[in-house]
Order: sequence, then structure tokens, then C-alpha cells
Amino acid sequence: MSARRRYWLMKSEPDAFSIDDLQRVGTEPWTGVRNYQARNFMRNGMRTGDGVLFYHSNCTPPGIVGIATVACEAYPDPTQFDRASHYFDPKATQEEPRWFNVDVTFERKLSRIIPLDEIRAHADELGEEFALVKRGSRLSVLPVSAAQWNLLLSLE
DNA sequence: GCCAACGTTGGC
DNA sequence: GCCAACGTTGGC
Repeated sequence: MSARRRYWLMKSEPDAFSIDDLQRVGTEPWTGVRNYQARNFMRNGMRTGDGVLFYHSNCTPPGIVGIATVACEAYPDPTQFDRASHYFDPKATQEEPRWFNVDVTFERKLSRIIPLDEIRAHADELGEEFALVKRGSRLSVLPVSAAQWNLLLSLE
């Protein structure tokens, strides 16, 4: 019995890591997530092969710029153990890691950016609970339903 | 660069 | 367990 493919949206600041960077490297460990809700989505929800909408945040304009796939199940984020890392967490131990990450593989760039304001214009169809268009939501990893996935990509 | 919204921390 | 202070996110 095979599990159904799930869909996600992952935010990245293009100054730090853009869709072009992902295209260049092919596969990237999605380290540095330090929010429990986002961690739980990666650790408990993501399966190899899941679809990812790659979103550029903190830029002009913010929006969905590409598609990636989840390359493996979550494993302990190595940056939490690295004293030299910005993401070092003194409370994390090898026995009890706090933070997890998946690897993400480039699939394709969209033919154009789907900007946030255009996504917002479809808030009714996307639903109140869609974290991307929820006021004040800062979640950097969030689930996307099949219907939302199809609607968003139909805007391309 | 500003700042609203939100999550986390830690004193009590 | 409350909640003020603080840090971060991310649109603008």
C-alpha cells in the first residue's frame, strides 16, 4: 500500500538561498528551521517524493517561483550541533536532537513568478486556514492540499 | 528601514 | 503557569 503524495510550501529568502541556487546544486539539505510547527511538518509529515512549492520571501515581489520534491525523510539537522553555526542550539544533544530537516531536490522553475498579491486574490478558494494568506502568519514550512496545489499552479 | 504579528524565554 | 521582554519574520 503506497501512501498518497503530499504537498508543501517552503519559504526561502532569495538573498540567502534562491530557486536558482537550488537549480545549481540540485539537492539541498533544508537546515536552519527553528520553529516547532515547521519542524513537525518536516519530521512527521514529509515523505520522499512529496511536492514542494518553492516560495521567495522578504523580496520584491514575494511569491512562488518553482517546484521541488522532498528527497528523503527528515533527519537531525546537523547545524544544531555545530558551535560555529548561526543555527547552533546549546540545548540540543545527539541523543535528543531538537531540530530536523529534509533534503529538497530541484524540479523546475515556474515560467513566471506567482506573486503573493495574486495568491491573495484567490484567498476564498484557497481557504481561511491556508497559512500563506493568513494575516500575520510567518510559518516557513506549511502543508498544501492537492486542491490548493492545483489551483496555485493553474495560475502559472 | 519600519514595524506588526507572532513565538520563545525566563523571572516570579 | 502567567506574562513582560525580547527576538524574529516578512510584507511593505
